[in-house]
Amino acid sequence: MASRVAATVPAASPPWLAEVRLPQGAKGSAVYGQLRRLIVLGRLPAGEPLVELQLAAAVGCSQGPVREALFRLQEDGLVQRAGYRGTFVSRTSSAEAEELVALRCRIEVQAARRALPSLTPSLLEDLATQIERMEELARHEDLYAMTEADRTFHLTLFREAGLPALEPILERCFLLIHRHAITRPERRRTPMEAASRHRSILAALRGGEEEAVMESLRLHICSVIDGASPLGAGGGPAA
Amino acid sequence: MASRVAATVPAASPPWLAEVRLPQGAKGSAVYGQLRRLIVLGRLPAGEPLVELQLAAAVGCSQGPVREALFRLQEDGLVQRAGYRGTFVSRTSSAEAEELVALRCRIEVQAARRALPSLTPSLLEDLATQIERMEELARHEDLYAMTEADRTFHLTLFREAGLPALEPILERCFLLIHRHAITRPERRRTPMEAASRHRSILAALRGGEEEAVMESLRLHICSVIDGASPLGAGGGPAA
DNA sequence: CCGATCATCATTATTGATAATTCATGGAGA
DNA sequence: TCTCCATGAATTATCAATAATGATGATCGG
Repeated sequence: MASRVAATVPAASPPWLAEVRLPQGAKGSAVYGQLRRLIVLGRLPAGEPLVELQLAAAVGCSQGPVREALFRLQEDGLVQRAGYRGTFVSRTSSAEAEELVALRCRIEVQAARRALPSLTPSLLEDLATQIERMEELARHEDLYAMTEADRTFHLTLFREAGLPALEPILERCFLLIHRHAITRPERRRTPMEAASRHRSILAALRGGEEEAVMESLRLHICSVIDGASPLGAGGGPAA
Repeated sequence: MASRVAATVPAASPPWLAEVRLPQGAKGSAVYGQLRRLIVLGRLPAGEPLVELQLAAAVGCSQGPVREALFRLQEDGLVQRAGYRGTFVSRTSSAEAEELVALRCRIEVQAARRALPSLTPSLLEDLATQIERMEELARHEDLYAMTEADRTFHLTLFREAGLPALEPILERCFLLIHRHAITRPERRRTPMEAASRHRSILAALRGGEEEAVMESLRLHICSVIDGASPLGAGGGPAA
């Protein structure tokens, strides 16, 4: 966005200009982001009721944006809305989490294969930068920011495949998997371990060998949840 | 101010606008259903702009429900909303359709495996009834109603698996696949053929053999799209 | 003639107020 | 005591109107 502003304002473009624009008019997305964060982190327990007007008062906006945010959360699978009865934080199950991991694995591995021929050095550099950012966040133990950085990394690679219709599905998988991993941290890996897995993916991408890329992705994705097997037992159309 | 509304509605009303008129009652979901139908059937071509106030005027409700419907359509991947710039019918690609078929296959096959132990005779009868309904619709050549009946059939089976978090993903796959199949009917099977495939699924379910069930599901699902071979050309996580 | 600046317009985003729906509670009657 | 119905509170759903935003084309200075 900054580039387009710079294009339309060729005159001065003072550096402070970017900071002037604050959350004006983005109330809806802000509410959505905050609620999503609280749910993924487990601060809002499953079954918790979310009242539209109550949230609106708390946030300082009207019912409309809150309503919109709750709707998006429902599409994410994080809340359930029941007619005129109310909105509640949804419940999770390990079985679903495992299946979601398998789906995510399938989507990302296929996307990586499609993206492999069109990878550019600049993209690889971009990915490397994101890994560094992730490690930085890992040092600060900012769990939620890490999940976002992780999502960004994987989405950056995924987008190269040119399958935009699958992106919302993948995002959904990210959200629910991360939520499950955070709220049930039975034997989770350390954040730094996760970052190192990304490095091996990047190395495989640099190498350019299809099999190595797919295998590193599989390993990394399945490592998020304990129960998920790397083989994706009995799944796809592949006989 | 009616004059202001009239001023904002372009004089050139698209030909499909008359079809969004709906009976009465629950406006919000009705608008969503109508628009979804028109898009899946291809009456609304890709790239077509959808203006909230224009739709509201055509349907006879306010902007809110229409807005909500457009949001749901975006989550379904049928439209794209761009900031303050407008809403447009999304575009499809065969590559995405093939990948969606693979995903759907994976989800349903896994779900069927989970559901197999808990199948009841009444559920099987229910499925049989739905097949008959589908054949009835096939005789009337009501394509969209058939897609809905097909969805109902598969969802009925899927729900037995007890993986509610995956249901929206599956619905998404249904919608986009059906849309692609209808709007690009290059070498589609006849509706009756599709119904017979369901019969073979039901027979396999009655038999209770896991492999037979999974295989019949695979065949049926992959037959929806031409490009998707049962072998998973460019397909499965299995290399 | 070309590019930057500005006004205009179509459109979405938000607001405040009102209607519709559901659920629980309490009281009347058998 | 138990059942059933009215009633009220709580909540979502809808509406009409206003504000904010980004694109488009006109205007003005080089």
